[in-house]
Amino acid sequence: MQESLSTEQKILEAASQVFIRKGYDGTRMSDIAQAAGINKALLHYYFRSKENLFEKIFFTYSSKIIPNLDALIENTSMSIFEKIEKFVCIYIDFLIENPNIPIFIFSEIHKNPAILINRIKDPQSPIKMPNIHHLVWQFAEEAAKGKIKMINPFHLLVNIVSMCIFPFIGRPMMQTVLKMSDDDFKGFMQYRKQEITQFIIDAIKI
Amino acid sequence: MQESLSTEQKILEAASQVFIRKGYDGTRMSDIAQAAGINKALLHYYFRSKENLFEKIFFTYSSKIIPNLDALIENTSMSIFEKIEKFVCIYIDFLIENPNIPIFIFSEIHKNPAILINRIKDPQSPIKMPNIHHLVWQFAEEAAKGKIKMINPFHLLVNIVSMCIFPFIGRPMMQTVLKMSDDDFKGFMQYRKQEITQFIIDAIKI
DNA sequence: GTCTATAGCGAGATAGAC
DNA sequence: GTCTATCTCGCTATAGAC
Repeated sequence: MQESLSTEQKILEAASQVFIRKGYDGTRMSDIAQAAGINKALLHYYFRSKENLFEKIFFTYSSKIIPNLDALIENTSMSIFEKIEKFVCIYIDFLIENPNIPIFIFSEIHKNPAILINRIKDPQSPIKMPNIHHLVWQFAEEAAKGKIKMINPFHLLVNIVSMCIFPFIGRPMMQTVLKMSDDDFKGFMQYRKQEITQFIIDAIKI
Repeated sequence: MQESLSTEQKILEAASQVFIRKGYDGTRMSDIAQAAGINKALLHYYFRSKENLFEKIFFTYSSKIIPNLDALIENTSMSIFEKIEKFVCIYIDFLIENPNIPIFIFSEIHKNPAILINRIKDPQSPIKMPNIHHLVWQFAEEAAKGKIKMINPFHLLVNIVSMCIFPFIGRPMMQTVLKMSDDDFKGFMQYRKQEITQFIIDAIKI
């Protein structure tokens, strides 16, 4: 924690770490205060309540779990294969840097789905669906041209996202059972970028 | 809750529902008591503490997340393609009946990895790895025969498991964003069994 | 075995000095 | 803005009657 950060920034930084690690229910305001190097009263001075502070953190990270890929998706000069390769690479690199965000976000949504419903109605919702129609359209077009197999585009999307995210959800179990260090896991995921890309291409090419 | 169940069974049934829905930290003993139709004191009479009751539930369900597939894996009369098809079918059918177990188990392990470490050292550990060596050997053999592509067997396993489990982790988000009912989601996963099987076969066949 | 009543503690939130 | 002290409530756990 750098001394130069504003108190508000120190709190947000500390709260992110603790909430992501322990979840909303498992987090104590005193843990956050300690991690930020201040005391409990100051948390309430800046953020009024635990719930309010949590929402700030949750909405920051829930917007990151669906990264902004509009530029990639709408690019007209890349083939479908290049787009898939780029997507896998960008997304896994992001998750290697932020490995605990997926389990945190999905777990909180599971415990309290309303937190999502409220925000989707909100016009300022940070949960933006990327321009899927454009992608679906491109899949259909390339299939019509005979360049890829006819495949349900939505299942294909779910397949790609699943293979990228799930290893991070199951990471603690995998590392424990297979005695992998954190560096082992990083290496596994680095290598996996090529592995997945090849797997998907083999699955859809004619 | 049937009147004919023993009190202990009623408690375990109620505790499963509440713990899986709310997690350890989010669960109150009074919620469980109410769901079981009894009062708090009786919970402690039967299970002594919240932690003790939780461990019973956790270890029951953590053993189910890696289903017993030894018979399938060790079957010598089935091709690799048939085994994959069977595996996907059995596993997704199980998850359709128990859609919230994965997020519950992975979330609790994330918050407290020690709960796993302690049990793996335990010889009576319910977390049994299936006989992966046999499967890896079969992959290598079929690849050598030229029946499937040379592919890293461990990544292939992770791919298969990811595509089966992840939709259940992301289910609340997917259902909310795409306005899917519970029945819509079930139908989606039923159809997905064939979709995934075909995808994997296309990816690995020569 | 099952209940009511309550002990005891921990956590979120606030008051008020500096 | 930042701190110490404290209020208040809710939760786990136990005591003890039936």
